[in-house]
Order: sequence, then structure tokens, then C-alpha cells
Amino acid sequence: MTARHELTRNQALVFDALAKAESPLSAYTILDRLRDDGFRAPLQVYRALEKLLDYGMVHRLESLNAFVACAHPHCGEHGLIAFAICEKCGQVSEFSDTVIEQQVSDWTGRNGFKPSKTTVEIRGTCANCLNG
Amino acid sequence: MTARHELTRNQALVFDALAKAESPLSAYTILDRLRDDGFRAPLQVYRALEKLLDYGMVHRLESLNAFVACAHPHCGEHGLIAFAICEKCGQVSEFSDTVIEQQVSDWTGRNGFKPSKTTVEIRGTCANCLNG
DNA sequence: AACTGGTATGTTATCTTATTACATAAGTTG
DNA sequence: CAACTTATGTAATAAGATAACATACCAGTT
Repeated sequence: MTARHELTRNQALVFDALAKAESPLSAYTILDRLRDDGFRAPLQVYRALEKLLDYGMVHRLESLNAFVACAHPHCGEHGLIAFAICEKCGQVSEFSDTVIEQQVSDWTGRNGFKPSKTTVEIRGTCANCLNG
Repeated sequence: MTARHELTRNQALVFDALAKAESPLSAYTILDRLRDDGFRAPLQVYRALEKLLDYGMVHRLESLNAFVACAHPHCGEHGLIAFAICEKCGQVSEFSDTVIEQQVSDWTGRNGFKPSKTTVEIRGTCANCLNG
């Protein structure tokens, strides 16, 4: 756990649940996994997620309504991130692409659009599952 | 209405509702707008949307859980599409970007990933709302 | 016309995801 | 301590999506 952000108990529990998971988790799945730690209501999860998203320690996968811990060692220090999501096994690969970032920035510049967050998600089948 | 796909009554109603709208509509908003046309249940909307998405006549905005009619005159004939979504006024600009498409294709090629659908959504504030 | 297979529909119930509202507690700063 | 902000707990409800089942409609064939 980096010391970049002091996490509260709930935030730490949610982050750990995501960090341990092999694939993205929905808020309700997180809730189920934290029952033993005293979690009873969705809001406890959503509130923690909100902060973690703020800190850049967790990403939201819009096309799945699910969440993943950031793959980067020092979170929050990256530009545009893209996700490749395998629909077979659920695994997610995270990568940053400066060229895409530049294209987005070009378009928004040309059109006077002020971007706040950009989502890039590639759904498909990963190499592993293709060979299986 | 193009003759590229014979739409059923329900599909035509849903498509028209989206085409008339100034901004993306949720499935339940579509349902409400079609009450007078006999729609009573969400499934009627979702089933129509499924087909329209198939035909490429409608796009789903993952970060909004909402739908828009395709902006292109002849739908379904385009590659990767990106959306710029204004969080103030709700307006959506649709554009295709071959460079981003190429970057995605490069990554998937390098990683043996077989893509089925790619989502690119830029959230932010449009020029109009910035000047307002 | 009757038979058959495929597609579209209608309806109810249910499941999943997310937020509102309100009360309480805990930490921080003046 | 008082005032303030931030975190928590809990219940209720809103919003988005699907499952299950029954019925109808529309070819093409016999």
C-alpha cells in the first residue's frame, strides 16, 4: 500500500478486495466479499469507490459496470488509459497510449471541447482464450 | 427511413424516438415516450434496441447507459466511432477516427487479442456550454 | 387449409446497479 | 469546547436490465 493517500478503513478494504481479485468486480460483488468485515450496505462500497476513483487508484469499466485496481505501481500518474477486456475469461489488460491521447486532444482542441475523462475500452477475446 | 433494414413497428418507433431526440435517451425514457404507442414494458424497448444496435443504426453510450441514433446517413458502414459527450447540455458529437482505430488495431495485433467492439467516449464540456 | 419453423410480441416477475435521505460518529481547527 | 468537515451506518427507493413463459404473426411447404 502506497502512502500517497491515507486510506480509511473502508477504503482500504475495498481497495484490497479489488487488488486481490483476478478480474473486475461489481460494487455488489465487493459488498459480498466484505460482509465478514462488517459491510452491510451498497453505499459503503460506493463511497469508498468514489474516493479511490478520485485518487486514481481504481478504474471504472463503463462497459461492465465494474471496477479494477489500477495496474500501475504509482497510481494517478498516468494519462489516458485504455482497457482490453476479454469477454471469455474476464481478464482486463490496462495500457496507456499516448497516440490515442494525442488524437483525443487534437479533436477536443479543434472543437473547443474541454475533456474531463476519456474512456477507451476494447471488448473481445484474449490470446489465451483464443488458443484454449 | 432507409430501406437497408425492414424495421418492425416496435423497432421503427424506438428508432424514431431516438432520431427525434436532441440527446441520448435511456431505455426507460424511450419507454415513457412510447406509452401512447402502446409500449408497456422495458423489454419492448430493449428488444428493439438490440436489433437496432445490430444493424448499426443506434449506438450505446456505455458511460451514460443511454442510446443515440447513428449520426451517419448510411449507418453501419463505419469503423471505430468516438463520442464527445457534454456533461452540461447532454449533447453528443460522433466522429470516426482512423488513427485511433489503427492504434487499437496495432495493440490487439501485437497482443493476439481479437476485438469485437471498441468504445471511445470523451466526457467533458462542449464549446457552447463553455462560452455560455 | 393445415403444418412447421422462425421471428416478433406481450406480460409479469425478478435481478442488478446506483442514489437519496437521514441519523450518528469521529477527526480537525479556531 | 464549539464549529466544521469528513466518514459511517442504515433503510428505502430509483434506475437499468434480464429471465421465464405464453401468444401471435409470417413465411414456405405439403
